[in-house]
Amino acid sequence: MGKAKQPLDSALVCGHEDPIAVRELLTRVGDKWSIFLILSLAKLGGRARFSQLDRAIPGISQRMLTLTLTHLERDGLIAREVFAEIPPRVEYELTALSRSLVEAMQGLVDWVAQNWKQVSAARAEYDAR
Amino acid sequence: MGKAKQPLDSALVCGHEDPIAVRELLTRVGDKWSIFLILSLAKLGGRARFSQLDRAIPGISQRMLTLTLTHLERDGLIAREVFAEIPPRVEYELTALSRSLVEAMQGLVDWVAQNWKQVSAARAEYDAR
DNA sequence: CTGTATCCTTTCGGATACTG
DNA sequence: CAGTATCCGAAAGGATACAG
Repeated sequence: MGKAKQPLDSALVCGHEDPIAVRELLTRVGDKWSIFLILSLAKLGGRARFSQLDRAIPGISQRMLTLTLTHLERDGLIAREVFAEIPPRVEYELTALSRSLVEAMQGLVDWVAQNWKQVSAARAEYDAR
Repeated sequence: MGKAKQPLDSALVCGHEDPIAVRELLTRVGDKWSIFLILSLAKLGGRARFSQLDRAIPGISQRMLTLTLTHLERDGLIAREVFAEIPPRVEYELTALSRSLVEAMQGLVDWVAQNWKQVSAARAEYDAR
């Protein structure tokens, strides 16, 4: 094979392969609503319905919830299942692909949770000058 | 104090402490230009000048480079040093705070680098229906 | 070289009202 | 319950010209 597994060079993202596709996907997986959605779903056991997600993600509008779900489904990150009941029930589930993404997203969120106060302080100091 | 170190619960982000500040910071550190900037800087040894960064980040406009640098400096994630020379020289450096962020950002970028083709395929299939 | 300033188009995203 | 449709203001961001 000649080439072992990718060294995970960030140059792969910053200039090779398909910079535009990669950049666009990064805006998707770096988006706050996508992150909260995926992580909330993970926290809810990997599967939940619309209203559960709505309640689990503070501040999200119905519109953004719907839109984000649609995008993530299109990207293969969420599977959607509709039950023919009244009242309607729809369940969303993480896919194998998104399960592999959870850890990376969690890493970013953890950093924010640990460091946002420091950043706030830095901003206050900057603004004071 | 009385309070030991935070358990890193993602609920901390999704609903407690200061949801708005946390959400806003997440959009900052999840932003593609912030990510490329921090990671490029890391790849360049943690310190680089304006033009180097411009070249290292394909597709970024001068405006976005300047803006992102300003934001990151304000957030305490980048230190800026100006040299009184002609022609002007300005160097940017990662801070202790941003160095702790590199790994988390890299995790997200690595995921994208590894999985973007799968996502592309999922999109194609979705659009075909 | 390292920016700033301005213009202008595109996209984001909340509010609200309506539907099967 | 789980959406869709529409409106509209706000923000993102490229292009371009200019400046210290």
